[in-house]
Amino acid sequence: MAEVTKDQVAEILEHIATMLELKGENIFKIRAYQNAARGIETFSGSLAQVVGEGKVAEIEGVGKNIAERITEIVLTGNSSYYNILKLEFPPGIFAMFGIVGMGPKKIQAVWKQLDITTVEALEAGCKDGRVAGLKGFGEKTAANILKAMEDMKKHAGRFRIGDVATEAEAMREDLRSLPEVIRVEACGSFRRRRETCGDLDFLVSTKSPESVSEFFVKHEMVESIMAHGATKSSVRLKSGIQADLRVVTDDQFAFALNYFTGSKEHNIVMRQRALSRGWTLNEYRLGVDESPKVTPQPVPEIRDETELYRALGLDFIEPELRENHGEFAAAEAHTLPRLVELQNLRGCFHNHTKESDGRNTLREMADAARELGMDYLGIADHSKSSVQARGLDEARLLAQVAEIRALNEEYAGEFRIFSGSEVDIMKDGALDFSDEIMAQLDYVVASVHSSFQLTEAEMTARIIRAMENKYVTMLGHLTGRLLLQRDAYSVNIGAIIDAAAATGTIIELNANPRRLDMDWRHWAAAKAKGVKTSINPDAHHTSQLAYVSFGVCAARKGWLTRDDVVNCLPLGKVEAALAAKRGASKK
DNA sequence: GCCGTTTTCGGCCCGACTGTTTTCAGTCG
Repeated sequence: MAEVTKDQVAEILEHIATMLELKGENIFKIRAYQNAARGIETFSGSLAQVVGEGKVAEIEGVGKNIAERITEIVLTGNSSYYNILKLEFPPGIFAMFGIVGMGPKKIQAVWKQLDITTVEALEAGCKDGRVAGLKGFGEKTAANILKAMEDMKKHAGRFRIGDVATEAEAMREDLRSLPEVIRVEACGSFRRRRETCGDLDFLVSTKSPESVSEFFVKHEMVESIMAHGATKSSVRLKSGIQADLRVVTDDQFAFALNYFTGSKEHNIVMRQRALSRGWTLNEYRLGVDESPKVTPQPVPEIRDETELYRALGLDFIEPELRENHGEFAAAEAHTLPRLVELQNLRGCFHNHTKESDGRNTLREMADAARELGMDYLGIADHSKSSVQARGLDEARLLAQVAEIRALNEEYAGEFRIFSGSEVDIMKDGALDFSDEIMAQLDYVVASVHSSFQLTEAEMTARIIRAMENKYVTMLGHLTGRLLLQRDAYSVNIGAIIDAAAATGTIIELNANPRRLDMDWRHWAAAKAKGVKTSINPDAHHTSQLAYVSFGVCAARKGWLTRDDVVNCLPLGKVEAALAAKRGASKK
């Protein structure tokens, strides 16, 4: 039996909470299951181990009862409580939660009173007037449900950060340009630089809330207005993403900025820290708790986030780290890392040219890199097995190496192209080029482009075998995921990280916003084992070299510093990082 | 259902908007 992951356990607990909501259970019992799910998600140890030691209840938010449920899930892969609970509900009912405006109470109403148990039946019920006739519903509610269903079909799910960043930054700058606006920021998951965003949250401080809200809902990027109040408005932008605007006074801005940046999990800890000092924290202020459990200290004056964190005994926490993944302990101990920044990058590897499936020539790519201020550029076109990408065979590869040498002569040391290849990892872990060929390159990126359906054990062994080759400098897009499109293939990431540490192989952070692979959640573990990364744009066009900025965001979310990133090294030093594995290996 | 430097009982984050009401429930973030 495959090992049950934390995410799977958390998902079952969340689903139990949802069902308890539908049953109209005690809200705090529901919250207990949700808290336990969060506790499992952020728990850093091994579930199998705590189950074995009978210490499940030591996980935050997990008590005696839920510990029993978790133990059963981990041991059997199943929960009898969950299974019995599920029998009480028609299976189609849960999809209704995806409709904006439909919560547990409304779903229960249409189910119990109209026997509506699917999204399709709900649509029919809205159209024939039955839904509007229910107590607490009305014509407007029925129409809104129909509209929300349409939106759901049209804009299912989330948006990649790369697809909304331009729009978010344009709106932020347009708001900033208003004379009545004092401070402005795009908050939420966008400010935390998550790989995908469900919506955009704009925050503004001003003395004229109405005029700013008016400007926002009438902006040319707005497709439709969903809500429009004095301090809170919601719109659908033309790209399809929902955008919210909150308007506050300037003395509220720091609190609102913190609150709306989140994450929710981060905010909960912030509030708890305030309470433990006899204060309450909300999106508007830090105030004295009405019924404090400790003797309250005087409330300090706070103008920005740095002062807010300081008041709560913390160093400033960068937005990317606000996921309750250990940032509080580090901020308290003054051990937060100085995160890598875009301007630390001196070049990048893993880029394509027209020779394989890129759009530009070697020279055009090099010129574009120089314009971005890079000191070097690594080329890694596909190898011969990637026929679909016009992969290079040995002869074409060696011709490219010669062309790169000639170009480097021209640059006379002021800029350098490194010759590499994105070599396919074959099904059995063999490489698409021989050692003799790879030895003539400056570096090799090894990637999986085929046979995605292997079992986790087979895929892991395949990749590790490739990493054991001393010419494999770095591993390309580790999991093969395409965000919102294709899931990662099965691979034991922990084992790959261990192998990277053992063999001295760099793990790429593929910065293409469709990939962002390896995922930011794994970098802390890799860093702890001394594994280095290279932030690579996987550019197929000169314009895509700028993707490195998304990679830097992911690296920052993974707590990485410039020392963890080989392409922060300047020319003269980066060569040694590329050659280290070849030199160290006796093979 | 979880949790506890006064607690093993009595709390658990809470404010804005919408629609259906005529003072509030439901939903969302």
